[in-house]
Amino acid sequence: MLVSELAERADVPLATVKYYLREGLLPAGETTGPRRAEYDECHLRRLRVLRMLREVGGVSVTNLRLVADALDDETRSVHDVMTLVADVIAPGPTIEADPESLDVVDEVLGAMGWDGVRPQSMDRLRLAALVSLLNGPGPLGASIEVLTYYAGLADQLARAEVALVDHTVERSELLEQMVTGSVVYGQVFELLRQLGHEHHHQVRTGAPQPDGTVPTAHA
Amino acid sequence: MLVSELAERADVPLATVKYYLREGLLPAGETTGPRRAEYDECHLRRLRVLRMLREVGGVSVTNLRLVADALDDETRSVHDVMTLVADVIAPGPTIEADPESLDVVDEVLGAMGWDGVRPQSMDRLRLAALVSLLNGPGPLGASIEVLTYYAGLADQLARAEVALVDHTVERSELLEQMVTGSVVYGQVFELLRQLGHEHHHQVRTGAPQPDGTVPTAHA
DNA sequence: GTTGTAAGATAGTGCCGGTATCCACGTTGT
DNA sequence: ACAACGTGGATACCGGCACTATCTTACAAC
Repeated sequence: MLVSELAERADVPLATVKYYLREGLLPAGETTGPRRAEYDECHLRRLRVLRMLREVGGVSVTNLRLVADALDDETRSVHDVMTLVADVIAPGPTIEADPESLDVVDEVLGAMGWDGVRPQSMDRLRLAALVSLLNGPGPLGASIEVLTYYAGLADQLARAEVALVDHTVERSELLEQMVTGSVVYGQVFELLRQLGHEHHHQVRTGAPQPDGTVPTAHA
Repeated sequence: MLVSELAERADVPLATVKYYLREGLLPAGETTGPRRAEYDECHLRRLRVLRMLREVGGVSVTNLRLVADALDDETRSVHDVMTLVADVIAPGPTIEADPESLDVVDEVLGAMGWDGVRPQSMDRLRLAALVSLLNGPGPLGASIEVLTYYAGLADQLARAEVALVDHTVERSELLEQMVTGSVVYGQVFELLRQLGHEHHHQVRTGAPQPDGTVPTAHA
């Protein structure tokens, strides 16, 4: 297929596809002539993955390139690629965490038996940064207990998700499945959590009118 | 305290505080003279909340203003404010969802007994949009079963979080606690989920060398 | 009084994710 | 054969966003 068809099939503006090609996010098509290039299903799938990460996950174009490079590097193991992707799609900028919070995080990791986590994992560092934020001047705190409770639920979810992955398909397809699944199901869960808040908080603070209006009194 | 002190105490550049004042995110201080205004702890707490939402939650300044307005509107109930905030801090742009996906979502909500969710809840609509994305051309699908599994875990989390909130404090403090808690604990959970992936996926695909290197073979 | 700094307003900056335009040429319909 | 269209490829441009810098005026503390 030609670029324009690729763009149309992925429902992405042609100019954007060209931009992605320029930026090296998308491998160039097979040139069939001086002003002609052919793209295949691989490109289409890749493009869809990139758009998912960008639109749902909010991943920056710079980081998308890193992801694309990792996906294309056949010398990396699947797990290796996944850790790299996890580092790169982690929200927020790189921040440093104080050692005290890192200790808290490591204690939680230890309690869960999560010894497969790399010490340099971005998620570990970011979590520590959040913990120190929580334990800072604000009204909230992050105790080992509540963190471990959270980790327990996260463990169930992560287990289930890892088990759900179809490991029979080949590398590239598997990776695409895992990468997109990771970001979109992350958001699915977050939305469900918010919906849960909405329901349970409503139940707790007394039911509003059935027509959907809300009492004006405070709680 | 004066603006400069406010800025310093919240660890925010003075120029940014002025910007927030300009944008109406932060109520003006009490004017004690033509070129003098006094700020108090309320302003400081508000500023901290805003920075949390912005830096951790990635909430845009426009939406921050909506949040601030809702927090200041004393005629709104706590629950009312929280739903508004939930709508506004939901990630991604407003999108339309096809009725079919909405039905899927509603079925899940029904299965959970979450009848406290407003039909116009942003989260409900966004979730439907995600579901239609998942059931689109990509390799992933969103069955009622897995969504309900997710919702079950989300329910546990949401219950616990609602129960954890300290309902004895007064309105403004309560709201600040809930708003910030919602966004930062959301992220805490997401990070833990990713860490869980890292561990469980590593366990599943065979342990790499203990020195942290990874085998070069694919899985 | 002098000096330092506050408040308030206005204009400018840097980045990011595209978007638009242009060109030279191959493909295609007739 | 020939003209019109659309292609790959390159370069320049744009709009939004979150700040940031500067400038003016005036008061407060010494």
